[in-house]
Amino acid sequence: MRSLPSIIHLDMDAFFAAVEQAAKPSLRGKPVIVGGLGGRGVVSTASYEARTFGVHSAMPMAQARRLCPNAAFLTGRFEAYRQVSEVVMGLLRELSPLVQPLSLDEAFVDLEAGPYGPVLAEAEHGTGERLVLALAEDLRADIRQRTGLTASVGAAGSKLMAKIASEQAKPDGLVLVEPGQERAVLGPMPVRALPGIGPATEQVLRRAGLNTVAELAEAGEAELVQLLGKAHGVGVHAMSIGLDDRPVVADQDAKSVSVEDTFEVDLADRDRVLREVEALALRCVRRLRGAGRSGRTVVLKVRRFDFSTLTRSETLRGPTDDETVVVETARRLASQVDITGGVRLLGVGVAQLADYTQEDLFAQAVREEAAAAAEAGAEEEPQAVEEEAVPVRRWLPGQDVRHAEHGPGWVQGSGVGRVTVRFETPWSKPGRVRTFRIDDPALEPARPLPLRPGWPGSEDGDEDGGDGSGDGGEEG
DNA sequence: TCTGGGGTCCTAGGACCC
DNA sequence: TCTGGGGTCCTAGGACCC
Repeated sequence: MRSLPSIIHLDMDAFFAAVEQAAKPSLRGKPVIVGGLGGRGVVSTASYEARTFGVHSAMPMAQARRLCPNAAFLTGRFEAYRQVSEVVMGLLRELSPLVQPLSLDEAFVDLEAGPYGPVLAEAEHGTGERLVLALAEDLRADIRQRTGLTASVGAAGSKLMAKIASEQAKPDGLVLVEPGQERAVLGPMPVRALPGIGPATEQVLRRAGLNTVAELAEAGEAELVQLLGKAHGVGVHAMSIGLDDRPVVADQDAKSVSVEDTFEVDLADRDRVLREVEALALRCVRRLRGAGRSGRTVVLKVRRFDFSTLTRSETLRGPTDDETVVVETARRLASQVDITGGVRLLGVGVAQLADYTQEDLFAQAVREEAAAAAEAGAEEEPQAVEEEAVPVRRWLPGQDVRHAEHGPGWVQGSGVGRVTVRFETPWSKPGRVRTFRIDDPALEPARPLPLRPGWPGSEDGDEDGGDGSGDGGEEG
């Protein structure tokens, strides 16, 4: 804990939905809901306009449609969110090299480790606070100028309080908690305000008569450990009295990589389950290798028809990034689970990651075995050729497209052999809608456009002059 | 039309070793 | 030869976060 509020927490407002509104002029000021659009999807982010209808993150999409039927329902465009995130994180790194991203839209910054650190350290009482406030307001203005999006910032002497402050600042605000005021700020808050206290812990505490943070502080560490277990109890008690020494730590390497899919209809058939597991394992390995990592533990995840979830894992003798090894391990694990009643989700992950792959003799052995088995199998009847899923082009609402004649746009909807596209760009006026046959060869999927000309990440390939005529009116 | 996808951390029991 | 104790690894599950 510090005597200066030199830790800031930045949180973009309704991030995914805000990016969609920035990219799609026709949606500005209107309710926008981003998430899974299938029958089993949930809301990822709702714009503030949609939140007034009661829509919020993690809500089943079906319920969101009932609450707010006139919203725009869009699939996530993570490449676009990543682009914006890089611009924002770049601005944070101008304040300090010590930036700890928590997700695409959230990060801690330690100002003491940056160029303003020495000035802050020297500052008289009061001027340090004023400098932090000025830096934070400049940051928010820069973000708005460079992205058109709003961000909320909390500043405090600890990560805990900075995070709480940014939450209070939402939307589009700035809150600074003066060192010394931690307990006064936290005391009246409901226990749920503390990060790490979710629905289950809240219930435990409520049954013990503890509803506010002040009551947690009063209860004392021993009682909280009794209720919540050692680690959680100690942590919650420390938070309740505003104590938090955790340092801001720059980007850490991922500890696991995983891929999972929920199916529109539960899978009942073992062969189908095994095929899906194989496909997931291949996707998982692709991501693993893309990150230049290898892993030693393969994890299979199964969610059954009744939402009960189980995991099965196997640890190999050494780390691997070999697709055959991961596929065979995952299939073996899957062949051992009871799928009676059906499976709604399958997942494959790799954990215990290492940076390198040792010469993988184990993988070699598995490959040889698989090859031998395949050869043996070939003697018998030829495998039924799987009806190779003719890649039916799926047009998902929100998706970026480009039409040979009409230029860039996005899918507004599709059905009965038709797809509706709105032709507009981040810097255009609200655009017009046109409808095409879903197999119209003039229409193709496209990469997301940058929200502003000249962004990084949008420079690859020929951009065929897509800088959009300038005029860059900057306000959002 | 109930409940995504990608993560992190903690707990607890059993195996195994010294 | 009537029973310790600690450390580490593996596995499974659960809470929580965005």
